[in-house]
Amino acid sequence: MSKSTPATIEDVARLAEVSIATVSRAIHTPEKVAKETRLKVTQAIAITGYTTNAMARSLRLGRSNMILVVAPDIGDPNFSNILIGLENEARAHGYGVLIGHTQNDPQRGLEYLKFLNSNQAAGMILFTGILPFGHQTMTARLPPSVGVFEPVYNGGIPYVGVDDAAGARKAIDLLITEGHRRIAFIGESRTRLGHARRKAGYEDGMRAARLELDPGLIMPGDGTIESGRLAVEQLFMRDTLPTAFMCVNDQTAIGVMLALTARGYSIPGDFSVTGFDDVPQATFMNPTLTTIRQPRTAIGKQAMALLFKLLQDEKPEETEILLAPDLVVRNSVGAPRSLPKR
Amino acid sequence: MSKSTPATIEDVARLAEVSIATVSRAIHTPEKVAKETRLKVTQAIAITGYTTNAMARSLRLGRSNMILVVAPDIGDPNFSNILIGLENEARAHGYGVLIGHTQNDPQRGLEYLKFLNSNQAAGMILFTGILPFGHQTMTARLPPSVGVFEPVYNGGIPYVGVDDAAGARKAIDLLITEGHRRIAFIGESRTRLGHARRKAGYEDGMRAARLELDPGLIMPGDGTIESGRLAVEQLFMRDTLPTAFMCVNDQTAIGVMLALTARGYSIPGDFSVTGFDDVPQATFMNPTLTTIRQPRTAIGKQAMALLFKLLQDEKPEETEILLAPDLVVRNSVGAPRSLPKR
DNA sequence: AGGATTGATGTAAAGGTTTACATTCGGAGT
DNA sequence: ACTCCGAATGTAAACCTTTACATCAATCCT
Repeated sequence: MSKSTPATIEDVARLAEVSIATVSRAIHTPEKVAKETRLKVTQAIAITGYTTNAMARSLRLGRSNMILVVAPDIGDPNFSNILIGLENEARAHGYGVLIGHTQNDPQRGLEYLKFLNSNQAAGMILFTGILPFGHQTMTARLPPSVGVFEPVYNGGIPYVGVDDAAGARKAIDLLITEGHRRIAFIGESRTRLGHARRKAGYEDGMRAARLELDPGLIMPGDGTIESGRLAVEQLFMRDTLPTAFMCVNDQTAIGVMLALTARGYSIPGDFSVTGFDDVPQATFMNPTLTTIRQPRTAIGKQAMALLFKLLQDEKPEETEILLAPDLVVRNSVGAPRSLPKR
Repeated sequence: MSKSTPATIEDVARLAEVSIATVSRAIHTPEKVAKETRLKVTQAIAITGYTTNAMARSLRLGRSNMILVVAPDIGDPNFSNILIGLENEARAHGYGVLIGHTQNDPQRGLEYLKFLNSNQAAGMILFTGILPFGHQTMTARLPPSVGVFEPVYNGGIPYVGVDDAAGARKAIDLLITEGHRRIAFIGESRTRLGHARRKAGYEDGMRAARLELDPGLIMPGDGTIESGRLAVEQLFMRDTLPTAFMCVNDQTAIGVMLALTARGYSIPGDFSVTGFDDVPQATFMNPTLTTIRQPRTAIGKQAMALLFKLLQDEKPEETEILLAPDLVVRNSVGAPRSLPKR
């Protein structure tokens, strides 16, 4: 009667007075076993407290029932909500979700590659724009995978995310409607595809309004608060200032707002600011941040759904699914004032 | 030559012209195989690209090399840094970390319990004050487990975290030194053990300074921004206001600051505010938040180290490891002013 | 009534690994 | 020269499950 060893299928079979095959069938294909037998098995399972050994099952089946979600930074404010969408959808298919945290370290990434290669996950979701496997990326044999939140730069992996260009366009159109003419774009990036698309939306909007695209108003950045701050400092060393800052994401916008506030300017009185993503913090800024909302839970849900299609060998019809973003108007945008003196 | 099926230990053995036992030994106990044989095996592994099938290994060994980290909310700003400490330490022991996200849903928790019972994880770290398994908690057979960040309410599980009482004492002492006499405590909780300890530190500090403990200045709360806001609203419906708000955590403090700012008060001119945790956002508030820093990475590291002790059957000498917190002085605390009129 | 069909169950192999035990071989000790 | 020992390697069982195939009984059809 010792409970030290978990019950196996054999214990259940003995108790129910059937073979282990019948037990397995009673669990996975109940319609193939007689009703009364099924009942006996069910009771025996309840009594023994049996749970099937996932290791043995996966070994036999050659695939696991886990999906690996790889993220460079768990702390990304966008991550948790996307994860919820991913989890719910996975659960609906009887799969569980594991999270791999690479900390942007290729070494770390390689460990997860090993994890995948040892069959411990059936598929992968990439919450990152780059395959995190360093130089082994090209040769890596990957399971079915889907990129999420940011298009995957290397690897030709299907992607589910927001329509970055369309979202950016909404932001720039708002600023132009408010009367702004000199609008800076903060956070240009060559490597982050999603950010590049946001910049393209900005340029489209400017062109559509026949506004001059001043390269001096396009500042590079990596999407961190610090980069937003830095961009403001650099812009203020020039003569020609913008009246509005369109930022590649909310983090950058927060950095911009902090820098402007630190210099004593008022928002939106002196300058207008927009973000992108609508992270929770956007609500707590002063003023609250006008931004573009990502349908995060929906993105997660659709990405996982796509992954399950791939797992069933269906070739996906489209390689990119773009969801529509919403403009969230708060208090960081107003009409421009004549340029403040430095 | 098809690469469709991953190489097994048998492929390696064939290529190296040895038995599979020797291959296994060359990998796990290299000192037991002759140098030249070892070399042949190493080369064969490189050629075949062999990685050991973790399923089969875990099945044979009866335990996995994964640790499950259960968190109710991945988005908690404290989580990611603790996780880094956990991961680094686990890695040093050759273990990987998986994250289970319960979303505070007992149903979800039960799934992870199943995951554990099917041997898919060797141990568990609980980033939560409550065993997340609903009513099955009492009967659950758990693997070696360690609570982290917040003492585990039910279950008698060892715990690694900050010395909450000592930290709270540092905050209250600072406020008293600045001259405050009427100090509110925001975020009283009966269920969250860590928060209860912080309140105990507050009370100790007040008593030590022979200050009156006014029950009217102790406000309940669940540690969310909203609860901080609410507490301020309720306090302002009374006649007697405090000159300082000592908050149970940073989130609460942020809520308090937002509410005070919204009412037009200045911090720390009209009121002083302290937090606890030192989340990243504390730096971005206006004014920046004076708070107690948690040594998060260290907590993670020590918790995982303790778990490995448990895994090796060593009974832990202490059931609680408390780390020393630091006071971080920023700009939300100043000397009290005579009570503002309402 | 006899053969075919169906439904329910059992038998046994396979999946990849680790490891106790067996085997082999060369050399040391007497 | 014989025994004994240790080092290096091989053989085979075990971990737990799923499932193709075999078996068996009962029912159906003509």
